[in-house]
Amino acid sequence: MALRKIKARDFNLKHTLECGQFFRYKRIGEFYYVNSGDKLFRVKQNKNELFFEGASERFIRNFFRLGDNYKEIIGKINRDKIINRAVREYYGLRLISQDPWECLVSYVCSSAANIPKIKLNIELLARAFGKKAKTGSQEYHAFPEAGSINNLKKIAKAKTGFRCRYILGINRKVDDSYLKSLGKLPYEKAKEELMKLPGVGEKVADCVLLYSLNFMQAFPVDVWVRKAMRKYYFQNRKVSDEEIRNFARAYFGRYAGYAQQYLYYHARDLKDA
DNA sequence: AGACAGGGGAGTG
DNA sequence: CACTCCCCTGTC
Repeated sequence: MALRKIKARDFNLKHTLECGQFFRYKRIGEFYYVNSGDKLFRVKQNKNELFFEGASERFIRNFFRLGDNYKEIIGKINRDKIINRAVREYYGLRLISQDPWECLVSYVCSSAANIPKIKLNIELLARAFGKKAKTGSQEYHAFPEAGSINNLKKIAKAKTGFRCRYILGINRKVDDSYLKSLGKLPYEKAKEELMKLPGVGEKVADCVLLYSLNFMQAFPVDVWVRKAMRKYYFQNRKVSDEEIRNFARAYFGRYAGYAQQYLYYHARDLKDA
């Protein structure tokens, strides 16, 4: 296997992987090792060039959404100084196009959890249910296929806690083609469908829609986004998540989800500083 | 409204 | 150092 190279303009690998939207990656030296579905690839960036191996060029372009017109998207969401500052700070951050099933399970694990814990859950689920695989000398576990996460005890052993019942439930109710078919529905309808699933509320549904089903108007409101939105757009007034979502979609438009990612990353950064 | 569950951090001895 | 306590995090 050989390292391949593609041009990636208006793209920042570090921000894209580390902004909190995606969990299954590890940085080793100059490379990021990325698991998605049954794949493991590694990738590094040098200026406008992306070097990768372990996945096809087509996969990489789709995964990192390199086909999106970045300047147009940023132009649409760049409504004020707040966003402008975040966009300049994290220029090149793109949404990732994740596998819908893996994304759904990951975000069901995310409720009442933090990022390290979500990563742990996903890794343990992959070890318990995923097929063993290898790229080059690297051994790993593929993310388990839909339908295969089918044993409550083993799900609980992955330290999923009270979410184990939810995971078993979605595993029974959902498959790849069903999830992909949601992508053809209108946003509101697709969200309504997802929220019928156990462990899927407003926030998780919006994450799945945004990160894996191409609904870039979805605006997931978690504690960080709530904090940032109240501070910057509601004079610190107490507002409901519903009010925040409605405002955001009207204000940022059809790429509101991009604005959400910048605000989230910015708010997290402030906390760590 | 309060339980859920595990990581992490602050505080204590 | 070992320990306890509390906070964090969405869904039901």
